[in-house]
Amino acid sequence: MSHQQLDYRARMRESGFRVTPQRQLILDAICEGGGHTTLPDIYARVHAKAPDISRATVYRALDFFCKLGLVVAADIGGEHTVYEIAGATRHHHLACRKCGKVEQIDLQTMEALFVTVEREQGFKVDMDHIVLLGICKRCLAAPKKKAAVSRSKK
Amino acid sequence: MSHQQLDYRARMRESGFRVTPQRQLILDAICEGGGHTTLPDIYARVHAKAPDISRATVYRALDFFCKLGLVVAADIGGEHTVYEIAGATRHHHLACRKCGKVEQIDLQTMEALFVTVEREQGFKVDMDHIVLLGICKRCLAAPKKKAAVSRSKK
DNA sequence: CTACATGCAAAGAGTTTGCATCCGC
DNA sequence: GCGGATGCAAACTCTTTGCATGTAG
Repeated sequence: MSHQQLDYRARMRESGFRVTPQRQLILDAICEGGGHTTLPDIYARVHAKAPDISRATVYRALDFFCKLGLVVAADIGGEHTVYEIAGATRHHHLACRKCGKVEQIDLQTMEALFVTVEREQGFKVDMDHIVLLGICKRCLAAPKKKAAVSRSKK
Repeated sequence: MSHQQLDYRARMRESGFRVTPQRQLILDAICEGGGHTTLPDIYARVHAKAPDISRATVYRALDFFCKLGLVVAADIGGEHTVYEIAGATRHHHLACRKCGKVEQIDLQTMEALFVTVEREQGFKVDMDHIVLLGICKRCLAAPKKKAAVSRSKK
């Protein structure tokens, strides 16, 4: 992981851009997020360590990382876009509506779907991140009927 | 289709709410959208016919229809939430990144995936609308390299 | 006639941008 | 020292809300 950090730094500099403490913190925050970090999340984490960092910087850094390909953004159809470190690309998530836990889908399972779709409909699916919402094993077992993560307003 | 309209009217009134010309127009606009209508889209359509309708009314009507279950909203992870008439629920889309065309995925194909995921990981997927992005048959065949529907800002 | 709906405008929330200053390299 | 990066605040966009008025039932 640490040598990857160096790789990032190199990549930024090679492209003629700079490695700043803010960018490092933001990158760290994404790492710590563990796979599905939203902007408010990142900002909170970063702001805790460096209160002077502005939201604008976070937005700009995120945009920057995405353009460089260090980070991938996925709008999974929820509240916010989620960001995560690239390199682990092409993996898909299962997010539990109740407990919010995120797990990965077996890659082969998804790829099989893509292949089927391409074979049957000639459509080439091109998504690195898909998030399927549902109920995880544990919550299915649990009898509790907590409403939890509904996205309704009122 | 026309008797369905009557059904909608009945359903609204039964619930103690009113059938207004605005709501009818908005519902029509969603129908015309043919499966994946966004708010700006709906507003434009409605506004063309009745310039006095405000965005607030569209938002409120959409919310109202969703609560009544007449319309389903799906945030497919794009620019806007898409709305469509309920009843055709549980179907999934393939949206082409190039031409923007939307087609449906064979339902069985998706259901098969859900079953697999549940069997292998104990996770029960619970999504009525999934949109997979990629390149459609026609665009794959076409040699043109139009950038098209990219969501990049600058 | 009453209560729900609507329009307008103001308020919010989230994101982007202009500009002077700062600081990697 | 130069040019990219940052912070701040203002600007923008999208969505929600308060209130007086309109209207379906």
